[in-house]
Amino acid sequence: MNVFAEFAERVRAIVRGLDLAADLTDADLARVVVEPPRDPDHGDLATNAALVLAKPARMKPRDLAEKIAQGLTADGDVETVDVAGPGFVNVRLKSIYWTKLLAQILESGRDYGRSARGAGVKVNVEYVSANPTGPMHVGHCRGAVMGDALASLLAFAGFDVTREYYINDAGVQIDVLARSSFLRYREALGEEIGEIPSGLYPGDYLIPVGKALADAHGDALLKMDEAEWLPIVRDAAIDAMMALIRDDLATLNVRHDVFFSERTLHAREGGKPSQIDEMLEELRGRDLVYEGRLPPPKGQLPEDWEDREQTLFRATDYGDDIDRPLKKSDGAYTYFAADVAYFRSKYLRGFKQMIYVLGADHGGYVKRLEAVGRAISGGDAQVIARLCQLVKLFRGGEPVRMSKRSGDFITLRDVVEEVGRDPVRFMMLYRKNDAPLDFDFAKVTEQSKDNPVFYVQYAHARCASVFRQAAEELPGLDLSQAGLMKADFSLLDDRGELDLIVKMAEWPRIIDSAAEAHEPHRLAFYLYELASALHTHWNKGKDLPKLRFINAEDSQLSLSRLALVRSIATVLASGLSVLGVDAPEEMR
RNA sequence: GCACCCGUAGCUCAGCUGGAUAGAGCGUCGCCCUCCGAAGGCGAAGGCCACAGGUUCGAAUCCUGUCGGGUGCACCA
Repeated sequence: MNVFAEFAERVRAIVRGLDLAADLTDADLARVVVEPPRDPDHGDLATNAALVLAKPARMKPRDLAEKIAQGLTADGDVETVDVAGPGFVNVRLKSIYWTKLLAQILESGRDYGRSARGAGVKVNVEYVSANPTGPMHVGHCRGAVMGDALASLLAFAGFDVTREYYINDAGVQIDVLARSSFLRYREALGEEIGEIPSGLYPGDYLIPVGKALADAHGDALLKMDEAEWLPIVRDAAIDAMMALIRDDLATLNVRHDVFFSERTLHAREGGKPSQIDEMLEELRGRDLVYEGRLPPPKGQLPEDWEDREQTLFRATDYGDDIDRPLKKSDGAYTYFAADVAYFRSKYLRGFKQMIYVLGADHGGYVKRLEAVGRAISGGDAQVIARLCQLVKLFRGGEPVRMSKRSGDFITLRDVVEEVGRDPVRFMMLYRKNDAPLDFDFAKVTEQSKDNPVFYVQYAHARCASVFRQAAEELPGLDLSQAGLMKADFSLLDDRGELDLIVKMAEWPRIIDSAAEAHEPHRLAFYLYELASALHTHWNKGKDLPKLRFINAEDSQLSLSRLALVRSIATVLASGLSVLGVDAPEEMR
């Protein structure tokens, strides 16, 4: 039901039917694109076919364009065709084609735009993956929303999506968390703990963890050695932090299917090798691991740099800048080793695309991840990393300062509670992920045209309002789905009305291209444009009452226009739902 | 020093994977608002797409170099 894809096929069929001097390959034909023309006055559709095929066909672009134009003229859905510029073929479709499309959109409802492009390919989208040592802070918002929306988008585009969170619960910072919690435990038992020592987490959020430990264990843990209580406290603390994080994410409507624990990669249950052990053995078997020395880093040399023999993965064989250590100086596995094993786990679970939504500060990590992907899967699975740039916070134009030292950083929850979930989500997506983003607390809650969140949601509410109005003014009309389907769509002959349908025709195309580029922001921009088109048409009705959706003298015309309004509302709601943003019925 | 990302209107940003006269919002200027929802509407001005080369029918988009901004750079997470 992608109009552009459909006509691209028709154009290819026309070209195949031409008696050309030279044969065209499928690769040539694949370059044929049908898209909306830059200037709507040029028509509804434009194709570059003559331009891309001129050379392989050994023809002049304009001559080939003329032949293609002739073929298109014979198409029953085509109103006019003309050749323009260097050889573009512009097509204007009959309005009946568009009104038929409207009927299809109406019938598909929320499934309109859903695509089979993904063909059920298994995709793993990993996002957030914040350390479980405290609540989410505002810096996590963007990655969380981006990952969540990207996952929804890919699912809508026909991929088999798993949303995953990697819990970094194996490092030393987890022991710090455990010791910090133990302190709070002693506090809960009545001990005066005074100032939290530096090196431990000072946040109040560990107080309940201490209380829970006291409730569960009494003073039993006090009598143990650290080696004994540490695992107990650690498990409790991690569970508590993950519960906290899940709650935080829930306020943003962000969810995951799988929470994958790094510790499970290290675990050697019953004396069996761990998943990292297995990974290392596999890589050794393929001669991808060696003992060797690394050149010292260029530029400023770290103070504690020591030249020593290390266990290294041949990352340079797969495009990385340097071979990467798998073991630390104390013999334990590096974080990177766990990451290799983690990728391997994803691969063994059958995923073909591993998407990593990361903060921009992890940019240096991408090459080694891609190297891991190629090495482990042999090219069978693909690493796709998307980096999210920094978010700068403003309040009424003034930058919001955050002092990390005092620990009073702004949490994700703070932001959501202040401005609401929808503005946070929409604004995080109303920017390309690799562009920095300014987030102004005052602007995103403003109820005006200047605020894109409001503008798009208002468009949906306005549609709903029209229906409320219609029910009052034309009580006899059947406004149900079935009733609207019976409307005479051919009554929609105003150019503005057709333009709205043409705009909706782009939706499936936007879904496919956004999914392919892994760029959910394209949906946000499209929704803004669709909202804008609706508002514009609405405003014409102010000057020209005959264009208004509801016309008390002509219930049949009203019905067909209401069908148009309903389908616009549906596309808006559908798009917003992929982005995880509500589509309100009213905004009074 | 090296790697990655970015550089588009006064400001904040799009630009559909190489197409036509480069778009939107804000700001500025002009006109309009007793009318289905004016928490507005219509219009105008505003550009060497950082710079210099290259690739080709055609480049903001791809390649090389320069300049400017951001991020990262053994073992840590």
